[in-house]
Amino acid sequence: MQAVAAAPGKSPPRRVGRARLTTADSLGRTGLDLFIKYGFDHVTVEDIAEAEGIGRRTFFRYFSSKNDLPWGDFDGLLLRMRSRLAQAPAETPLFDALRESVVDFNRFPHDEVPFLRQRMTVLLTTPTLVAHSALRYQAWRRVVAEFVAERLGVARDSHMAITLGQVCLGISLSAYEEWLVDDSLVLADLISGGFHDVRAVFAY
Amino acid sequence: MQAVAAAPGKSPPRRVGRARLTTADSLGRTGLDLFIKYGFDHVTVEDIAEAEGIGRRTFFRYFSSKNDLPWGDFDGLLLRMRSRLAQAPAETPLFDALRESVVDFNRFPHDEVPFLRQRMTVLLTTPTLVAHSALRYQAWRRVVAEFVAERLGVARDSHMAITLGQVCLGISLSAYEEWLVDDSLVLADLISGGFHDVRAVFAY
DNA sequence: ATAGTATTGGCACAGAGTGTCGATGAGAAG
DNA sequence: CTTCTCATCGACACTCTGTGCCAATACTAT
Repeated sequence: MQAVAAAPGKSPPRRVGRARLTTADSLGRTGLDLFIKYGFDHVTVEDIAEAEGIGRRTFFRYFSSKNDLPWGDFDGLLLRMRSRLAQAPAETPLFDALRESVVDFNRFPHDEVPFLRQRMTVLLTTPTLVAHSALRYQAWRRVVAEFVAERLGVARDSHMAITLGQVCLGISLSAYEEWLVDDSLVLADLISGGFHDVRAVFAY
Repeated sequence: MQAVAAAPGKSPPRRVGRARLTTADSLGRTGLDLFIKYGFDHVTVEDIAEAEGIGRRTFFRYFSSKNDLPWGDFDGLLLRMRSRLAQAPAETPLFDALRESVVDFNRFPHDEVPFLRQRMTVLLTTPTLVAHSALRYQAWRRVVAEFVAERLGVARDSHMAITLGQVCLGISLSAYEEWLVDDSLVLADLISGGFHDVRAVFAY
């Protein structure tokens, strides 16, 4: 199901105990395929477990809920975003630092784009997942807010920091929404354009 | 449980058939009280139904889900927002039209503020409801996007319209977040301040 | 082989949400 | 007053998610 060797730096293969039957990655792809094929609401956890050859109970040891499956390794995404923000030179204005970080965060290798498209289609068009994703977005916004807070020398829960976290997320989501309906658009351009659109309206 | 007479313009009292045992309004307050008292997750639908003196099955005829209860009459809120936007003079710049509309939308009579605070506390601090509310926010953003689209003469699903809907929502939510943690702050000031904060960063 | 250990999966349970259908009760018609 | 009509109610059974518990399994080290 997945021939990829364990990436270096990951947890080393267990030394003792029964070997795992699968991986979160493999299970995630199996589930996502089923969601795309039959629709999220028409696939039960039992269906996914059966397709992967594991028990229903075991499914919940890889993903804490059915809703969590499509996001995959979200903690990795958060690290990715943090690293993009950290790369911004201190002399770059905050607007540009945020814009460039968000744009870079959403750059993916060409061969991963079709998969990203599938994943985001499921995430943004399934009501259950639109709702659940709000919890994930909270964590992403916090990363942005912490960066803003540090840059401006204010508290990480200050109004300014929280607000800019919200705004960056909003710009990202609207870009994705647009991107999903038009194959020919480039995600990075849409995000950058969103930042400039907001500037155009807010600084009339 | 509620001595308020049916508001004019509402559906007239049924002419035939068995009379209703309660109203969505009364049931909503009963549920919200329980949520505040014991926490959303510790209250079952059966608890609410029993407190209201109805059957569990009947609860779902008043609210399509437990998650829907705390929002109450959301369609009314959407109408309220639409009307605020419609009041904006055509010559007002878009930034000010949005800012003033969002601010006005969130003005409430003094005596309703404590109740609003309770409601928003439950909605914004309960993970299940944070997630579910994303579905309600979609509709609110659409109202803003339609206004923007009309103002700018672009499609209602254009990138600009969608983005500004997202940004207005983000500013509102961050204002609420701030408002809930500090009793002394004024919601309207926080929202207006949020608009100006974004402007300050985006138009450096 | 045996001991130790991590993973697995079966079972039972709580709770949300839904379809079905008979019971209820209030106004309307006679 | 009696009967009819019909919206509302609630009981029952069912699916599905998510969780606690615990014994079976399978791998490594000694």
